[in-house]
Amino acid sequence: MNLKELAATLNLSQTTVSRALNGYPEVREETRARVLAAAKAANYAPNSRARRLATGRAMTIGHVIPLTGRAEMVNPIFADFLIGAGEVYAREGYDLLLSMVTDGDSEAAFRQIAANGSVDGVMVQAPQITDPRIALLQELDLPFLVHGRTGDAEGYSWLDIANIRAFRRATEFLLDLGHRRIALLNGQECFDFARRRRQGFEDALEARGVAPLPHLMANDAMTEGFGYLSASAMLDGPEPPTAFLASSVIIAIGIRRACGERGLRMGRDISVICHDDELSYLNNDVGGPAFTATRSSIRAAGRRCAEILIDLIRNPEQPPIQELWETDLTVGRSTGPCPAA
Amino acid sequence: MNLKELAATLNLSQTTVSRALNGYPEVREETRARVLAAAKAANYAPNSRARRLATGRAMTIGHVIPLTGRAEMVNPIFADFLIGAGEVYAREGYDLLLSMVTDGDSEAAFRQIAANGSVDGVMVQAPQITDPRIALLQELDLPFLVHGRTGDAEGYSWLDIANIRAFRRATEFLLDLGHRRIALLNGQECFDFARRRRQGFEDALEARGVAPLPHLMANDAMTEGFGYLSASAMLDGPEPPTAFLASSVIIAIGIRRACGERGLRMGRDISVICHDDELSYLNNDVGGPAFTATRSSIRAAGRRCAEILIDLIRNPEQPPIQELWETDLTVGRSTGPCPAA
DNA sequence: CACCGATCCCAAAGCGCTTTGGGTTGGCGC
DNA sequence: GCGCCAACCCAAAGCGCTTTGGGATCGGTG
Repeated sequence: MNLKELAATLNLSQTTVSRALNGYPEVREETRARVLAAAKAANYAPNSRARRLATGRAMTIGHVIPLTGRAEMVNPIFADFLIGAGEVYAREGYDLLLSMVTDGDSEAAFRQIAANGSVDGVMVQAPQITDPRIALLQELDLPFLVHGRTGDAEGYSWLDIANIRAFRRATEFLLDLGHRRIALLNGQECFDFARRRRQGFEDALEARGVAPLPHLMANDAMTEGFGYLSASAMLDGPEPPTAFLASSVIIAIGIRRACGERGLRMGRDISVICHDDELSYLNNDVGGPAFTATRSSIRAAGRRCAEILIDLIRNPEQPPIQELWETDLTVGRSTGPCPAA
Repeated sequence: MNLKELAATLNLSQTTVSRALNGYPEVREETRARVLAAAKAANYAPNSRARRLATGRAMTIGHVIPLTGRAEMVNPIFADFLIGAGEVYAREGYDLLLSMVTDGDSEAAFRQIAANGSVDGVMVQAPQITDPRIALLQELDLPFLVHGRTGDAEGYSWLDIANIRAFRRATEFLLDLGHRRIALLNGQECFDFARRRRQGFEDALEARGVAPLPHLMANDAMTEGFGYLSASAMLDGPEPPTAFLASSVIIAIGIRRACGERGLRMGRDISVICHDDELSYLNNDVGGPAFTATRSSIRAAGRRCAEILIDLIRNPEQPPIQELWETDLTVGRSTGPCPAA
């Protein structure tokens, strides 16, 4: 069933039927009702391909996920982000186009997307310190929103959390408990967020005159295995840490495993703080907060990012929108005073 | 830049340019080369909206993710599945359209998708015991592939793992170690896979004349919190289990936490087996397999599912394709002989 | 009564591509 | 020289929708 046929059965023109369906005022309410009823009865829905061609709008937003060779670090994070964003897209009538591109083909992918007009805008996640995507998208004149930020963070729209403050605060929390040998298990430092987190960590140490210990700092894809191996090595090595600061709950779970194997009780023998993205399947609050954590809902971020991006698409001429979210600090059972040496 | 303009600069007709670009034989190789060069120089890519309308193919595959109110149980799983499928789609020139629908709107969503022709086929994940989606998609005559299966599993295409055998095998493994009080922490039993897993578990017990203990069986969304809470309650209750069988690594991580808090060492005081989907960020092999586990790569499943679905779309008249994958059993450090009572 | 502005509706022109159904050329066999 | 087949190329007709630019109709006004 297409518009033409539907119009024929109604003895109306395509124009009128189209207008009736799309809520234009030039059609009598009685006629509109008749059209809507017929459309529903015939199970008619306008062909989206035709509509997109005619309107010039794709009504689609692209999420381009770079698959970095060895580990898809965004993986656990991006699922919840996607769900949040997807809720908003659905509500606003946008489709979500997901592209996986192997790292390096990223530029070609964006050019392709821009040239063939399959999306109205794109979401950029996990920007790296020097990230060519932003300049490229500006050049291509494609609306985009960055989750995170990088460079001077000016001239484009982004939503980010206050990583530096979050990690400074977390570090101070540990310092206040008397910890001095604090380990940082961070995400890969090619990413802007990881750099900021380290900076927050180092700022706090420096403010208290505590020297950061290179052998207690590691960064890599935020997997459970990374947390486990790094924590194991540090705990078994010389000058083991009395506390850990981790960039993700997943890393913290690896740390917990390493501690468990060594008979160390979290919150007593060893302290752990992590950043909690509030992943749905790793809820930190069940049974009272397990980890002391800085937290910010990644799903809420996804929702808000989607809203902003849609706004950007609808009003292309507005100035950049930038939002910085503060994190909460939840005190859980994983931290305690530094045991006397 | 569009086809018309490109054709004009080349002094060729749109027809010829289109054919040259799409690899049709009616055009001289020299001409084709000239066209390709010009297209590249002008950074031309055919407008996908127009192409889709003209060809009648959407070149898009839909993944419809139901958001069940309280917990998006597929969440941790579906991300890796998506990545696997996405790789194949990208390779084959298909786009991936992701729809989040709140449970219950599912039927309307499928009807909409079918009527407006935005996808050529859909992927169905996590089928429930009685799942209306399959009959609906058959009625709508939309190609689809089910990851998992349900009902009589006939008349439609699916790819599934041998859940019954996997869980029977895992249970036997524990029985062979002398365990008799084995707990099952399963996914929600509205899902077919969870029912099959329980059946495998019960089959193994029955074959050895061991009665299943209702107070040692629980099922819910497969979160860390569920694993933690259930395991805690069982361990603190009467007749505590000596071993756990869990439907997901994530549940097992919760069990590990509960054990850790109680000073129970996995593999010695308590045994844990789980099913491992080989989630990228929860690699069980780092530092030697932590959990004894039945395993099957969810990402590989995503890849294969995508291949099958594309095959189904390209050859609609073929008989259903059905694949059953066996799982591996990896012995890790989380299991050991049942401690003497 | 002529005129005018609302109100309701329509025919037809795109949107940018693919594809049908030829047309033109040149070379070859007879 | 004629006919015929390849090899190349083209004009134009869609694909199914939106949107432009009017054309009727009708009640109210001066």
